[in-house]
Amino acid sequence: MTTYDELVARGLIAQVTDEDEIKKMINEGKAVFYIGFDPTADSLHVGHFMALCLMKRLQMAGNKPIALIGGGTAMIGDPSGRTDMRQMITKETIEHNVACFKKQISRFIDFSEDKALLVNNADWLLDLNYVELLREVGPHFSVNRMLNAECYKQRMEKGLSFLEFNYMIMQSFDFYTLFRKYGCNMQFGGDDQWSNMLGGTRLIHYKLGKDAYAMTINLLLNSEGKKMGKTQAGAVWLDPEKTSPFDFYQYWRNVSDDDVLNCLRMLTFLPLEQIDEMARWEGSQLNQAKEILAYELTSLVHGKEEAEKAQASARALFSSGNAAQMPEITLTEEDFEDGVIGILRLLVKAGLAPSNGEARRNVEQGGVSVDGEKITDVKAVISKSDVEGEGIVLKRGKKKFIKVVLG
RNA sequence: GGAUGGAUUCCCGAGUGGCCAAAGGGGGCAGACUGUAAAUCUGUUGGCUUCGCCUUCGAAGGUUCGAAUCCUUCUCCAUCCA
Repeated sequence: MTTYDELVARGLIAQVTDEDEIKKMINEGKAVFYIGFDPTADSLHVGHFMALCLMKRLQMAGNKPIALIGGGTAMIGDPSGRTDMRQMITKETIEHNVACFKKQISRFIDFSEDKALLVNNADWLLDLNYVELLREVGPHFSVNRMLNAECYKQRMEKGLSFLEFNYMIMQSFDFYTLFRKYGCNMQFGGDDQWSNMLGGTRLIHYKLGKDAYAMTINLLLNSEGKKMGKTQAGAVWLDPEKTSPFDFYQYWRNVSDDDVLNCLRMLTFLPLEQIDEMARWEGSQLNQAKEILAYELTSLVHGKEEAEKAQASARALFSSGNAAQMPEITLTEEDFEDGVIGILRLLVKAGLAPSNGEARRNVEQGGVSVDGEKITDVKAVISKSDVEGEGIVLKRGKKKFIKVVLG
């Protein structure tokens, strides 16, 4: 199976500008392509991960990837796929984020021996001269056409600022710059980037009379059509400090039946035959597929060791309700009053409940237990001697556990 | 710059002087059922030292015994005109 066919079979490809040409180039390993990542947070998330996987797949096929960090475009803010304006980020924050992104990207992509490039568009965007830029690229952008682009259309009702309106031009300018500097002739990205990417190919065509190509990958959506990789608490981050390997594992362990196979195809490097095999599994057997998915992804992102740890704790936790590897909280002397701590306070302290009231509700509704014993009284207390030694396992709901020990 | 409409809790959205911590829906959380899934059903959903108290309806002032609701100024947004 060719590289391109595999991408299709995995359901990754959404739109392409010239299928025959793109197919030929990436199958022969001749493409120089770029994918942009705007540093709007201090860690990459699952959406980025998909793009990185694509990058890796293509790199393995001999193509040359350019990872572009949008230190310049993050100053503008991409309006695509948003219903409201992004909050402006300060320069300092962006710089910090750029550093974080660089670190994480280097873990996935091999940059040795010129096999890949890492660039930052702040290097050329920040020094642009307004009037010069307008004269250089302005004539090639039709406002009418831009306003018709899907990404702006969505914003016509809620309002679109001139700042954001220019995002497409910046991204197009990136492609144009990379084309000239590095012979980069393809751009890949999420499907919401389609119009921005087309802007670039068009600009290259007008300015240089050359052909450049664009391809988008499907966004990772669940069966309800919502973007995956988000929880109530926010995004699922790749940074272990922001989303622990255990939580990361659990996120994938808990995807719904309808989404497992899709995730396996789109996010893992498991052979397609093996995944097709799992497609025949039914009912509770699918649980195994989820375990495989969770393990594979945790392993890719955090390494084999962490993946095994996460898997072991999850198994132990859900079968026996106890595990060595489990999030832990250490209490100190000051946390106790007369040698005891109230259950509500403990829940908040342990981060299992955001507020006292929430903790109270959880107890009242029978969702809290200590070492397997349901707590029914909101005035219940835990004494210091209970916590000493092995510590206790505090549980809220079905899936939130934490071990409480004495420091 | 002008005219008009608008800003309500996590989101959408009702409320136009006391019965308002604020209808309804979505989402979230907990419980039941299950397979750590989905669907369904039940409860719950501002904070706290919880029979009570405190803070919240864009911001700041004011009227009033009493304001999300009335008045003044300001900020922001949308639509139409320039």
